[in-house]
Amino acid sequence: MSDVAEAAGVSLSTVSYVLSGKRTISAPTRDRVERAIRKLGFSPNAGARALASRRAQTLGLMVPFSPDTDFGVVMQFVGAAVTAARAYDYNVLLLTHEDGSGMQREAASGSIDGILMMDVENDDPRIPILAGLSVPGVLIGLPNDSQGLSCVDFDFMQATRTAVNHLMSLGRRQIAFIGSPEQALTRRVNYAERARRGFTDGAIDAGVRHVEVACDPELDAAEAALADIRHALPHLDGLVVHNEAALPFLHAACVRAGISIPKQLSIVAVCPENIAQAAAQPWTSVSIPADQIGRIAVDMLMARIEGAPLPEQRLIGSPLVQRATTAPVES
Amino acid sequence: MSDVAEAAGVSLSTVSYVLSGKRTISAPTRDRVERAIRKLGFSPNAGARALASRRAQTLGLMVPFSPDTDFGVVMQFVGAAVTAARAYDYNVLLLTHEDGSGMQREAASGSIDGILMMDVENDDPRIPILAGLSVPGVLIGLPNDSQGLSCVDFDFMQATRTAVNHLMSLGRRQIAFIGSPEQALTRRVNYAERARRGFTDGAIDAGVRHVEVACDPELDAAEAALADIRHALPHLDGLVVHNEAALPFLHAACVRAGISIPKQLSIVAVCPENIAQAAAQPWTSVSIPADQIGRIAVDMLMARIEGAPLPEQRLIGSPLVQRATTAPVES
DNA sequence: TTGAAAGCGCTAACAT
DNA sequence: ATGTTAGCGCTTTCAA
Repeated sequence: MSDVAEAAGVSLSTVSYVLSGKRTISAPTRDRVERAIRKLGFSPNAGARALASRRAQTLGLMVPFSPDTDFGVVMQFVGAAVTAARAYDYNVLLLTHEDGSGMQREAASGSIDGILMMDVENDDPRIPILAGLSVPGVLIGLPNDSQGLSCVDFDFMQATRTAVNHLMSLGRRQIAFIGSPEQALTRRVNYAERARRGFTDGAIDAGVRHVEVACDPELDAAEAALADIRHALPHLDGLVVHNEAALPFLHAACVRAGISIPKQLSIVAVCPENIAQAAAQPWTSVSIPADQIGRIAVDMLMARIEGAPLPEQRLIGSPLVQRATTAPVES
Repeated sequence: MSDVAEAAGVSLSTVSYVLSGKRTISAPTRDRVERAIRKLGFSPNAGARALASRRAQTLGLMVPFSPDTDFGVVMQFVGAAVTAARAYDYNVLLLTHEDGSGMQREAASGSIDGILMMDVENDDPRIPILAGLSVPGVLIGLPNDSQGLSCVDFDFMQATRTAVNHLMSLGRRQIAFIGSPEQALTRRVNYAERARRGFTDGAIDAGVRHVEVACDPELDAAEAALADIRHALPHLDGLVVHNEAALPFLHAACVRAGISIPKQLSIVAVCPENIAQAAAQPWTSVSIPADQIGRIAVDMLMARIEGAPLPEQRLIGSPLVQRATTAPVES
């Protein structure tokens, strides 16, 4: 940095202030400094900066590795978080989910200035650990008790409710909900339940016949689920599916059963955007806006790092996008 | 650190040497220091250490975000890399695939001591950039010209060859290969081709009739592929599938066509372990040992960071695991 | 086997 | 609007 200062004919601190923007610098001076920086190919040393400023310019990101996580969605979050962090000139350090001691160590050593925790469970053991840390944290997911915590999550209730409303507006009157397999429902995570509740509440409010079932991601399971539903609802004409993995099998099951989509049966999926789009018959869907959620999580975390004491819970909604699997009832 | 030194009645440098192990310390001294460290809850400052030692104790990891990547496998690599790095007391910083400037900046600022590049393409534009950096890099994947580079990859040829040998040992004599969809084949990545070649070479060496096709991940496509193959090979009795996404549809297609697995048709999948295991009829498979590859990549990178000048290419093989989809021909 | 002390390359308070 | 300078908390050479 002193080379740059010399080349630009200014003091060391001026270079520093040009870099940080924490002081107003006259245009010509800034110009000479920036020119010198480029000419010398100068790049500030991260360690020195961290030492002097007590800021690592780095966020810790806890990613889940459990076998039943949807890594496609996880990676979308990760990408969004990295991009958003970069906009603040921050880097992202990987922390593994299981490892509560990891975040403690990195926070204590000053390697990270804040923590983003994905895949938060109802009673997540990491939450008390996080609370004891010297750095702020933002949760992606909604624990049971979110008192005083900063949380962001997808609004699953809104999603399935929106799906129901869409089916209603198309004239559908016997609708069913196909949710995650039991495995996921019995997990310590509450979004599956929130999704189901949005559907049920919506159906009750609309005063239509409805039923809810679970489904494993296999052709046989899909056919069985479909049969069950049609047994309960002989005139089934609408379906909301919150089960990404079962989607293709469900479609195949309908085709095999001679059910025409969207005419006879209209289906709304709650699933990642790319999956909805990639299908041979693209799904009308409400998609998790992972990008947006990741960006908001980083924004919240940055605000807390800058000192804002804003614990808050934010549920992010998403619009329904009509594609090929829904259509109005034909008279 | 000086607090620790005082509490232990030693000098500051002794504490440092206890921490780094770069000097022999007498047992009682070490003991007092370690006790003091624990009592004071001391944790060394990463920035200061990086500044003084010119080591960030951090690896950069470039993860791919293209829509056609298998994020499950990616996450396995990521997890293995983080775990392996931790064994060296190293952290992992996320770099996005697209961003060649990212690795330049992080390397120049001393934020990372080495780079792990996933999903390397035939003529990857990042390779020349990496070569110009001040830090070493290890590629996961095999570019066209790997001269002077450190690379690790799964041995796809060995995998499909092993699959063929297994089918041969079971008495199968008309075998087919189902590979990735065209989309992936036309990509700038060569593993799909290596997988196909392993199959073809193996079949030729064994002197049996064989055919190779591609397949999209849909039921219709799977049924079409199966029909094509049976047209060419009327007595088809063995299948090697290197197409994870199409696997469930292929199985459904066989069932619908009245083909019994494994008796009439034995199938070997080249796919991630968890997918092979999770199927209702678990696949006999050769699996990408993502854990092992990730670990080896980190080992190689650490060796180069420590100064070893060992550019080398390593292909990691994997054993075939027999499950429910292969069995001997019945006389 | 241990200690003393000179940096590592920045930031930010204090000057001017 | 810019300059001076005292650290930030370690590592490592040089000495003992």
